[in-house]
Amino acid sequence: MEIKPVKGAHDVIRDEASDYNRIEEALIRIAEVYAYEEFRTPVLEHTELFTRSVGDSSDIVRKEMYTFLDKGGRSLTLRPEVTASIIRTIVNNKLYANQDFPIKAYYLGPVFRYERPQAGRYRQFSQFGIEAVGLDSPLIDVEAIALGYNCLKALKLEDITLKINTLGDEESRNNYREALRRYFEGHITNMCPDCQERLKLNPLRILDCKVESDREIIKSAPRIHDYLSIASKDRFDKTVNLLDSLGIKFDIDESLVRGLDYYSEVVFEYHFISSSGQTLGALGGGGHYSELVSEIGGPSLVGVGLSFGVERLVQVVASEKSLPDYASFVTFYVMPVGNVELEKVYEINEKLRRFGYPTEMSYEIKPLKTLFKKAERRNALFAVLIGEDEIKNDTLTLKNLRTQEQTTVAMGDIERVVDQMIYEVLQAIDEEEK
RNA sequence: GCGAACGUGGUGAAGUGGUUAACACAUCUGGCUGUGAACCAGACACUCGUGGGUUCGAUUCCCAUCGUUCGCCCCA
Repeated sequence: MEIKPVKGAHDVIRDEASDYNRIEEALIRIAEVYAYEEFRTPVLEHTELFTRSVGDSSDIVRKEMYTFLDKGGRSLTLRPEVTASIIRTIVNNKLYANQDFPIKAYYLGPVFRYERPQAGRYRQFSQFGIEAVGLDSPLIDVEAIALGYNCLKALKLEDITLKINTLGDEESRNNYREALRRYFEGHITNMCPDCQERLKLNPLRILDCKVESDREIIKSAPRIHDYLSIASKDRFDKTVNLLDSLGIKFDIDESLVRGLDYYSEVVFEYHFISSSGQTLGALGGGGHYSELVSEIGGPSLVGVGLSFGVERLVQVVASEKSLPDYASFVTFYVMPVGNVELEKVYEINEKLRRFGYPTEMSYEIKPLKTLFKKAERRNALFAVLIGEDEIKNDTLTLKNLRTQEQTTVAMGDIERVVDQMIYEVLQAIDEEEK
């Protein structure tokens, strides 16, 4: 029986792997432009980290975590998100000790959620994200939003909708939650079973419900904006105004609540409207949190975070063709010709590689017809033909596969000649692309 | 967790209750012993996802199961 990948996991190979690389590099570059530093944390964490941070009432904790007991009887979980791990590291390493805020971290790596796979949804997927911890200011909230915005810009994605909302501070939310509870209690018997459950656990989640008949009821529910404290209202106004003056377009969406319990104040999501109409859900999202650091055992510090789903970005970039195609290539394809000694050919191949040029050779003697096909498949710039004559005369025959020009070069001159030739070829390719 | 569609070579994809399962692309071999993208001739399905049932006979019909894809929920 053939062994297949685990459901919801996926292999990324060849050209797709280079797509991932390019996109990840672009994201990292933006994070570094904003002066964030990379944090790498383990994929495995104590389950408690997530029950305490992401929250018992969230779907993620309730039904989507890969949780198991290790041989020592500890309950461990494959991380379903990485914010909690970043905060844990900050707390464990007391990075807050020197009071130099904000602490800025970016991360990139796999996360795991046990869900039904579908378009743009995997059980193991990659998240790229940032956290800025310790500075309580709308400036840093806006920075996170702007950073995400510029990530999408860097990937040349147009048609992005930025949705933002505020959940207010604890006081606002408590008042609002109570108001919602009072309102929905009158309607709950007419609502879907999920909402009945949500009312008990976290009435804010009801706002996110997509059931048609429930939406009618939700329409006239109390609004967060009527329950905001002065401070929260002021903070949100500042956030919105700053976004405006930065020229970042957004829609205020009062139904945006997000599925992780730790958020407060501003929350946001980036949505992409594809030309083909396919929806992938949010490409990324994030928000501000005020209790998370102390819940994980640190001092009372606030933070703001943002994360993107790398698979979704790759998928959107591919379907929109927003980045130019990139084909991998080798500079040289080395061909043993006639009855040459393969060992001699390999020595030359090795030498070319030591010069630092991507080089592949045919490790067997094959008809030239076949070898040229292989060279073409690898997008080789030059064929390097090595037969008995070349070995005897200590030369190489180089064929430019684009122009068909062929020259014989003395081994001693190789490095110099080849540098020049490669330069010319790359110039020519550039020209063509324009 | 709920709902739908689909599972035939490396890939794309026809097809049928009956003995050789189309076609195309890719690959390999030769025509062509050191110069290829063309052409010609060959090669390539010991389980038609897996298990069971109906039948004289099943890749085809039925059931189950697994898997893939898509939708709901939720999110990235």
